[in-house]
Order: sequence, then structure tokens, then C-alpha cells
Amino acid sequence: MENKCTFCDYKSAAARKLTLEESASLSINCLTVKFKKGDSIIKQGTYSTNVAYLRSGLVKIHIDGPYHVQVVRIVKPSSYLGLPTTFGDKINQYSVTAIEESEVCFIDISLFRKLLATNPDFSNQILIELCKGELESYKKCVNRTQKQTRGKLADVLLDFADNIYHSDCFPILIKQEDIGNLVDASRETISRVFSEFVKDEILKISGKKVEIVNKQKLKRISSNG
Amino acid sequence: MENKCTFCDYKSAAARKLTLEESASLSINCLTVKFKKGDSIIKQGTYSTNVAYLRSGLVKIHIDGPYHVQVVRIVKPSSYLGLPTTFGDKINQYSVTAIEESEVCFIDISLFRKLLATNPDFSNQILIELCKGELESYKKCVNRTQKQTRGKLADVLLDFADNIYHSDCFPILIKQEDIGNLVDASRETISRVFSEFVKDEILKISGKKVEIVNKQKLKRISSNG
DNA sequence: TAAAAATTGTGATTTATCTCACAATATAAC
DNA sequence: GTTATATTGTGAGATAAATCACAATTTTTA
Repeated sequence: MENKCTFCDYKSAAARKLTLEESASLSINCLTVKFKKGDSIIKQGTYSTNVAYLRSGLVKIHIDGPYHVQVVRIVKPSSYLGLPTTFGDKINQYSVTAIEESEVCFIDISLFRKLLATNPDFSNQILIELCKGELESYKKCVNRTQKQTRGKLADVLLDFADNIYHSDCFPILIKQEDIGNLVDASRETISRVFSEFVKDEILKISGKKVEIVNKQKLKRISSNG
Repeated sequence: MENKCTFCDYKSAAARKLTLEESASLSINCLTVKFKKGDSIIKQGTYSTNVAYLRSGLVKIHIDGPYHVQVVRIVKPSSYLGLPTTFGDKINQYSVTAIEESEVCFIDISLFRKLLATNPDFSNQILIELCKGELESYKKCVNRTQKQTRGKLADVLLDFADNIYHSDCFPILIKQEDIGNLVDASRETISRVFSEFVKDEILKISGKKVEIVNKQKLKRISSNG
């Protein structure tokens, strides 16, 4: 019980670099909380004194835009959430909400900083993660703006299949409005494109379950915009 | 001459945290290169063995999109360029091109890694810079998609005035096509909006020089989309 | 300095997508 | 299990901006 982080199966790449003592001190300064679908994990504008780490589940990062909420990205484990806040002004610049039941570890910020300062391997892993995020957001920025809705929805579906659920058959647990806010389209357009994909025999949908039946075609739509 | 980095006036926040010896070793492993307007500093797809640091000038980061080039952002000194490559797969994932005459310091990657590993204050500053970049790209993502071209062009102009040139009168050294690729609009639309802004007495343009004459109005356009 | 190339300006037309409106489901609450 | 609430489906019309097609500049090159 005392060394829960040491023996945690969902360790971050960074946490794997910790020594036994460091990992033990992490266990003491780490609180794991369960969130249900729809629960707010981090709320934009509030003060933050912890580093959050997504141990399991699925979450969305979103920002209040001038007109409506913008879903910036979907994050899967194992990822740190809200690092920019940790190194910034302590006010959360965006919100994080659970899409499915999720477990989040809240780590004391001073311990986290101490680990960064004393363990170069640990901080290097954090740097790597941040850099990956930067690249991803650049790429997303290109896609968002140069593809039309069909291509962007295809991207999202392929991302769900290949990177998140690792299966061509998966549930869609966010509403179409959220998907719209993720790919910059209206709720109605998402609905229409879903219907098109079903009619074109690219998808099969029953309830919340989606099955990709013609992945080739979906990939073609993704890359052709 | 030997300690050029120690006494450099354009030091990064991170480099300010270095000890005298560290800074001396940086001087030895750092090559400063001048680039003219239009010169390519980092080229997408090529192999990178150095960390680049923008000492002076102005550059754009751009990525080849499915249809056309996407300008991701404009970067001013003092910033590290291509950090994601440093910590990633060594292949540059984006290009960097000089917008005006720029000086870039190329730092040996193994020394850079050593500094990160041995100087926690240094690595902390790098972390802070990366996090800032992440937040900025999130915000940009919201703006890009929820504002129309007038609002987005207003954003760019205000950014130039307030953050880059620190004056309401400045030259526009990138072509309208680039501005279009930055705010996701066609070249023609940018041209039209510029004309509108002049007609509405928000801007005065003569040649490449732009003067913001009604900043209030420009700010209103920026926040109202 | 002239010729060539690149950039910008502007009109007419087309288009993907938004918005509005309401019907049809699905999900939650009682 | 029935009502209330939230989500999705779909048509018709409105619209910001893209595209196309040239003319007018400006900048670069020879």
C-alpha cells in the first residue's frame, strides 16, 4: 500500500526513471481519484496546486472560445494533464473533463518539481512528452484547417481506432456536438457526415458502437481531405 | 571571444541560469549563423544534429499540409527552434524560414543534453518555454477556428504591434499569401480585408509599412471575431 | 534601365458549411 | 414505466470565404 506508485501498472515513462526512494516519496504525495463520465477534472480559470496524471480512462481538453467551447484534443493514458499550468501562472488555462470513467493521480507540485530538479532522466522524459505534444498540436493545426469536415471526421475515427481503442470497432462516448467542437464543424454537419459514411458503407453504426468496415476508403478520405 | 555566450546580450532565460564554466563550454560548442530574409533555417524532413536558438530577427515555422503550406506561427527572439526534434526522432517535423535578417546559434546537441541533465535551473527554464508554447498553440487553435478572417487578421496585426515590434507602426515583411496560410484564409481574402481596414480608417498603409491608427477598433474586431 | 517574375487588387461565380426550424429518437429522472 | 430532457436527423435558406480570371503593381534579375 505504501509503495503504490512503485508497483503501479500504469506508470508514466518518466516515473519509470525514478529510484526506489523517489518512487516511494511519490506514493506518499500522490492521491488517486476516480472520475465518472462527464466529471470535471481540471477547470479553466481555477487555481491549481497539483500535477494531474491520467492513469486510466479517456479525457478531453477544452477551452472556452469567443463563441463556443473548443475541444482541443482527446487525451488517453498515460499522460500528464495540465503541465503548462504547473510551470506557468498556476491558473488553469484550460479545462479537462472525463469522457469515460477515468483515474487521475494528483501529485504534489513541490515534490514534482523536486523530482525534476534531482532526476535528469525523469525531467528528460517530461521534456519528451511536452515536445510530442507540441508536434501533435502543429499537425492538428494543419489538418483542422486544410481539410473539410469529411476528412477531419475520418481523422478522428482513425485516431480512435488506431491510437485509443486499438480496434476498428469501438464506442463513441462523446456527443456529436463535442466532435464538432473538436474538428470545427457544427453538430448538424457531423450528423450528416456520419450518415454519408454509413451510406457509403464505410461505417456501421448501432447505438453508440461504431465499426469501421472500409478502412481503406476512410484513410483515403482522411488524406484527400 | 572565447566566452561569447557568457557575455551575449541576447541570452535565453535558460542560458542565464548557467554557471560560468557551463556558459564557457556553450561558447565553444555554439556556432552563430546569419540568415537573410527568405533563407531556410530548418527544413522539414531533414536530419538535425543541433539545437537552434533564435538570437535576433524574425522567423516563421511552417509545415507542408495536404494542399498547401501552413504557417504555424511566427517566432521572435529569444527562442529555441526545433526543440521537438531535439527530443524526438531527429528528423525535423517542420521548417523554419527567416522573415527578416536573423541570427541563429546552433548548439551541439550532446552539450545541450548535458546541460539539461546537470543544471536543473536550466532544464526548468526550457520546460517553462515548452509549456508556454503549448498554451499558445491551444489558444491559437481556438482563434483560428472560431473567428472569421477580419478577426484573425486583427489578431495578427495586434501581435505584431504589441509582442514583436512594440510599436503601432511596423513593416509587414511576409507576403499576403503567408498571412493567409497563417490565419487560414486565401491570399485574396487577406488583400480584401486589408483594403477594408484601410477604408474603415483602422490602418494606414504605405508600401510595406503599416500603421495602426485606430487600435480600439482593431481590438474590438479581434475580440468580436 | 528594361524585361521578367513575383506579388497584390478586384470582380463574378461557386461552394462548403452554418443557421434556423422542427421532427425523431434516445437517455435520464421521477 | 411514463414523463421530461438531452441528443440526433434532416430540410431549406443564408453566408463567409474559396476559386477563377485578369489587371495592376512592385520587386528582382539580367
